Amino acid sequence: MKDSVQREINSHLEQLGISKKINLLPIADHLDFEGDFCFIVNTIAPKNPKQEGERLSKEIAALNSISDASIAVNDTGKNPIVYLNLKLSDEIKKQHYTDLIKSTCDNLADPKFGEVEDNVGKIAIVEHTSANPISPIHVGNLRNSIQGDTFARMLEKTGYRVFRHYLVNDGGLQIGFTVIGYQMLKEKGVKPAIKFDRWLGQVYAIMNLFYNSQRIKTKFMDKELDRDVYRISSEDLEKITEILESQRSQIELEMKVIEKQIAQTKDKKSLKNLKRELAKKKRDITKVVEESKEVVKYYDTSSDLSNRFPDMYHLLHESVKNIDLLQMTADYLYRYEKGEEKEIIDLFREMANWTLESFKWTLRRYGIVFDSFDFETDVTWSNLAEELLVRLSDTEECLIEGKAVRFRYEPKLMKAFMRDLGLKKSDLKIRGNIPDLQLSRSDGTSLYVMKDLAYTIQKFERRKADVVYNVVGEEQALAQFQLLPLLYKLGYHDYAKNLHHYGYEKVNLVGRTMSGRLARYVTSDQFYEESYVRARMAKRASEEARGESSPQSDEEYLEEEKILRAVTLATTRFPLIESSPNKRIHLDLDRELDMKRNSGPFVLYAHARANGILKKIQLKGKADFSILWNNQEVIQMVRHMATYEETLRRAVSEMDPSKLTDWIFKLAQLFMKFYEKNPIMKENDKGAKQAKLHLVLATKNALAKTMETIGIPVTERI
RNA sequence: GGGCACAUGGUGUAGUGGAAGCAUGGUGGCCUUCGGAGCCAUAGACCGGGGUUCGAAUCCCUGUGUGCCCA
Repeated sequence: MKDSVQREINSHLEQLGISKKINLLPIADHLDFEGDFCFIVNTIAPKNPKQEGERLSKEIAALNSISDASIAVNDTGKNPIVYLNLKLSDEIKKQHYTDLIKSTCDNLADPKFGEVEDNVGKIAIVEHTSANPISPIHVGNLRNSIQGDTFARMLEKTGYRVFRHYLVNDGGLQIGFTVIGYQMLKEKGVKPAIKFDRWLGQVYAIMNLFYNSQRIKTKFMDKELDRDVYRISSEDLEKITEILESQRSQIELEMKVIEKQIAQTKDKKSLKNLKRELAKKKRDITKVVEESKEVVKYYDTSSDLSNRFPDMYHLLHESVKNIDLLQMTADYLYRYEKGEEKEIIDLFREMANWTLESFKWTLRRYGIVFDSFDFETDVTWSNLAEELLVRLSDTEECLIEGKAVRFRYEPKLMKAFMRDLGLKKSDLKIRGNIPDLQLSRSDGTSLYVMKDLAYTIQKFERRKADVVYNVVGEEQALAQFQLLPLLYKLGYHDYAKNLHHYGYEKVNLVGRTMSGRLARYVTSDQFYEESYVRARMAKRASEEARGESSPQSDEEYLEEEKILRAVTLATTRFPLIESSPNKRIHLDLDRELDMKRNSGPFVLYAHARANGILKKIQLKGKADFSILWNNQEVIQMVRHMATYEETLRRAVSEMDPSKLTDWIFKLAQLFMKFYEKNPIMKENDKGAKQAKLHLVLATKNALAKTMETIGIPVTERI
């Protein structure tokens, strides 16, 4: 409709001797002006828009398809902006909207609604969650899981076959000392009396304390500290603080000397050197300050953990006394990485697998499952990282110092990279200077990035994937980006082009601090359970208000269980995807768990209402859509409905599920308004009644399908 | 030192160069209900300074604040 009117106006303007073309803009619903489209007169007459607008309004009002044309002036800026508002003739509108309502109803009521087939036959991998398997998945991790899972579901709706991968970090330092704690408890016959991940979270926190206490204390060994290296006593704290304090004043003295020199020096070169030195001293001071903060931190941690988990603390303390934990951790990690001793491998894998079982259980309740858990050590054992390192070492971008290899992102490389991949500068995530990347240590062992690179290539090859999305925190943006030119340099142009970093910002919990070190966090299990309980309270309260009885029979309980699960998923999943991923979330549990303030349950409620209508009134007989052509609520709804495919595509290409949640929420909202203003039962005209019912059916189906797409089941009742 | 984000009513957010939306809270209404977890009305906002443009919340430069990454 818009196109044909636009063509008509443009050709008329040409007859009037105006060669510039205009673009019609829709008039926003919130404006109370009665009209359909407008264009801005300034585009064709920037100098005298008011006069020209008045002249044109008469000319254009005479056109067949236009029933009215009038100008509106916005005078708030430097220059007035003149809008020419157009009202289309009723016949044209009636024809157009009748068709639109009918086709939209048909489209949305289709059982296959929600699917666009852009990527049929293609394969996508979404790697998400990948939390360290040493403590429970907390609410901070959960944003990753839910973003990743929702995005995977959206990719499926565009036709992709999607595989969900979890990268298991099973060889890091933290795993090293945790595994030792695990082994010691196992030898003593201790069995977890709580869910394994929570139990291991405590083991991790305590072993982390011991490890760091030893690390800190051995550094100050000659200073007559308490014999027990796994305990920082208050005397230790005092002594160490004193030492660090004197270090600090020493550096400050040195800084003053340099500052004096700077004041006296005029030579540019030595001035530059002095300033650099000064900056270095400043960094040294920050280091010392951080060190002393760390000592205090572990001193506090020690009393906190021994008070909260006295039994485990003492058991582990007794065991750890007999060993050198720093040494043993390094030893265990080395042996595991080598992958030759069955006993060590079994120990590490057993602990990881138990934790992953806990994670599976947790995430399953949120509707999240994985196709594959990929262990980092498997990548190590494949030796691909070493091969890649050798291949990269030969390139001109690599700077080799002994056995250490450094990769430099030179302008020449980046130009070739963009040219061969067909990228513009604005496509790059990092547009400024890219710092060098260390690929291997001075002893020749490859660094983490090489494993990451190897793993990326394995992902593409194993699944023959067309595209890979890594759901990883935004703080990793640089590291993720640095992989791309490496892939390019190795000749994997397609992989470099189709590896995407799906970034997201952190979650803060209002009023609670989360700390793995202290084994203090709101776990995803707690979040789910608290939501569930609140959902039940809300449901019981509303039943009471309506004078209904709570469930009596088994069937009724099962039915209620289904509803509560849907509501719980709505209250937990919705808030974590409803704002764009690059916004930090300050999650306020009281707010999110309050049904009235959370958009998720609102959508469920809208769906249940639509369902209620369809249960009461039969969909039967001929529908007359033409009666609804000037029904404001209907037109708003239908216009919104028609934007679904565009919205899904944008949500996928911009890696932002909130585009879709926004669409769903708006649809529910528009439906509620329609529902209030258009009583269906009391509708006298049979054709109109059926047409409205069709609209209700379309809404119900669209809500159900799109909620499914974001991982939330809907129910008939709520 | 370099880089990546973010900044919009009290609070949380949408916004694709074209008339600043939504939610929540505030205030005032609406239940002889196709399920009130709802609807209606109302007040309330683009971090500062430049630039590009007929027109900037949006693009460019710059400053400030917040979070983070690299060295």
